[in-house]
Amino acid sequence: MMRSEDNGTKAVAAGRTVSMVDVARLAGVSQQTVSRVANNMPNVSEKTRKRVQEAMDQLGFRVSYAGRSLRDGRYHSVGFCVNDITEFGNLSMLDGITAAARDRGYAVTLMEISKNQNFSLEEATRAMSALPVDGVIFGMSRLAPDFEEFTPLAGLPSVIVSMYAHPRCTTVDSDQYRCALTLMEHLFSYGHREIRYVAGPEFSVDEVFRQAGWRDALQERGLAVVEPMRGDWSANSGYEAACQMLEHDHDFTAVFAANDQMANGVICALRDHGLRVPEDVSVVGVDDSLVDYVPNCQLTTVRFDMSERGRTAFEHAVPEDPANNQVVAVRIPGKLIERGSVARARA
Amino acid sequence: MMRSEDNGTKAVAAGRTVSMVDVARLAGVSQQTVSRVANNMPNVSEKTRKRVQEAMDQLGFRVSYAGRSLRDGRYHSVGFCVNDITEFGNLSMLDGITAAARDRGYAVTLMEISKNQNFSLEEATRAMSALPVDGVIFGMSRLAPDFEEFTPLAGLPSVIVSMYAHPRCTTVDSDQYRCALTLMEHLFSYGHREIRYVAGPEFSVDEVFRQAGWRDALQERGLAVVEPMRGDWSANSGYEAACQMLEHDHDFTAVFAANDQMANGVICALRDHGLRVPEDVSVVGVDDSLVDYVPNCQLTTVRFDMSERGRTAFEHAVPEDPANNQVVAVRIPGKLIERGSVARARA
DNA sequence: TTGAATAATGTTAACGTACTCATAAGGAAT
DNA sequence: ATTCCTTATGAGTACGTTAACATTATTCAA
Repeated sequence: MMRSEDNGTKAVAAGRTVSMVDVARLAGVSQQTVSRVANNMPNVSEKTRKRVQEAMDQLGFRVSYAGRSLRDGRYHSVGFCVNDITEFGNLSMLDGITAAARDRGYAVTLMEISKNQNFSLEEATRAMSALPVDGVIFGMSRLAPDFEEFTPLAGLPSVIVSMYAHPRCTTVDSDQYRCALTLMEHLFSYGHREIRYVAGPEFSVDEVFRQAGWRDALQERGLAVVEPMRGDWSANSGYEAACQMLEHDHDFTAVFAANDQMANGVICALRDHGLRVPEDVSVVGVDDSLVDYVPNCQLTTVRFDMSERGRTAFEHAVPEDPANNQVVAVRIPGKLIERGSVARARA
Repeated sequence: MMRSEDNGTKAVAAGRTVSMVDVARLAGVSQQTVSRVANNMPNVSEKTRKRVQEAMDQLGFRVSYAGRSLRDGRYHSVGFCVNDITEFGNLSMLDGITAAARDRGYAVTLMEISKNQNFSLEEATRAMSALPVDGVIFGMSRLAPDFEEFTPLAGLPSVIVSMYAHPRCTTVDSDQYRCALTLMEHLFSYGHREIRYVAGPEFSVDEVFRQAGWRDALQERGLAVVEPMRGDWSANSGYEAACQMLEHDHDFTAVFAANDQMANGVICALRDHGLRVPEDVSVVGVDDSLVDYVPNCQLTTVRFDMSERGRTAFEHAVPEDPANNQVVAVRIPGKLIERGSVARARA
């Protein structure tokens, strides 16, 4: 099929998109004037504006993202790089990022790399830098092997979602350590001294910091630290962990599960063993993820404002305020949600 | 700060990115040769390749997405447009899309528009067409007001996630209607005749089709259709619905909840009213979303292969096989997951 | 030693946009 | 009428890339 150049009113040949030059030819103006109309610039007469608008509609013109980006060096999009987008943390993060992006007229470019495996930040950076993004957020539920050596690419503002601070890169995270301390304080205030922990999977950074909070709180008070059972975040694994625990340990008055799903499993296991919650044993979790799934949810937990976490990460990855260009470590505190799963410790 | 042009080894001025020309100057080759190295083309001597590579590393070069896209007219990215990314359907969809995208070396460009409100497809198309995407998937949990009139933009392959077929646009969805029929068949086979439905929110298209399946199945057999209670997808709303139902209706032997979360609420409500599940009342749901949240999950449900749905949508939005350019309506069947919440109907 | 074939490298053009600057047209003030 | 300003429009350019084509260097056989 030949391109028809003879007549401006003819449709443009297949395979090429409609450019401003095509519109200009049809409207009988310069390409620059089309640009002005497309961007709602002033200094275009009404008559001309209308004519150009009609030509645009007739040809189905839309500005080329590539052309515009090449011209002004920015993409108006933020990158989000994750192992696995279905993980609770990444997902809730995504929600906040997209909300912040929408408010600023940005899109979100998402990339999932190497599911079920750690990724190196270097590899991730290389992949992301080939994408149309002005800044990047790395959502890392696992610790990157090259975390310490990593240096962000010049010209590509980067934010790592991580509890570990980084000397050369801004980090943002919900405060996984402090949330554990908060829960422990809460349990202490109800007289609990024998508090067990049900751990999440080893590879998870969140798990590491939640456990550290539990451990430090006990040790600071000189209380017994019983090595925890480990689950995989699922309710079933929490159930199993509690059952195993009960085989040889009946001294505890409270259980701190590393997330709500496992906490729910713990509660069910305790009840199946004839123990009442909270009268006999108190249980707490983290995330506040149960309410939509379990009716009349009674679990005391910590909720993180995910929207805020996403917004914060966004604002540092694509700073509007130049002050946000500096390397900082932002830790966003969670909020204790008191429900009915904590009572005074039995004597 | 002035740009320093005098010496190829000097770093490039701030504000400009490092281009192939910069690399070429430093390596003492043509810009085209840099391009060849960057793209791993053959016909470059080892010596040259190495020299160019070093220059690239030294300057921190990375190919410009804008330049490349402008040049070859494609973005290698697929757009995903949703009301609210946190909705179960959109989320599970996203998982499949990102997986498919990764396999083909594509990124996913996500855009959330007008949370909590219907969006018109025209508006959505306009927004998406300004983004770096080769094709678009519209994830619509609500029906667009201009669904019928809509015509996809030429040159922007579009896929709507919808149970309603469209004359000019490919639609892909899990078969929400058939899943209901499947569940009803299952209940019928266990001797159930009085089957109630707990509905999801009115605005949801999924709800409409699931309810239609329930209704048609009953009517086809001439069985009683008791107008359903309506929930909002949450477990609590399912609990409430079941409680209200039990105030004036004790004739049913089975409850079909529009999703698993509500089904869980229904089960709890029944038990709180002294009814056994499944001995007295059978309960089924849809989505298979409970397993991670509830230990020892016994709910019989229908599971959709979300990954497949995402893959299918992706393949039609960014067709590799030209045969997929045609307008089709793909409905992906769910799979019955039999657990312990269905038993023979009591006499 | 020449010629032909092959490999390596360079040159040019085009993709679509928006900035800068130049020009033209229209009024208003002198 | 001339000057000066304002407003509308156009011309030229640069952004970074790759395909197509053109050129030069190298190898090998006759």
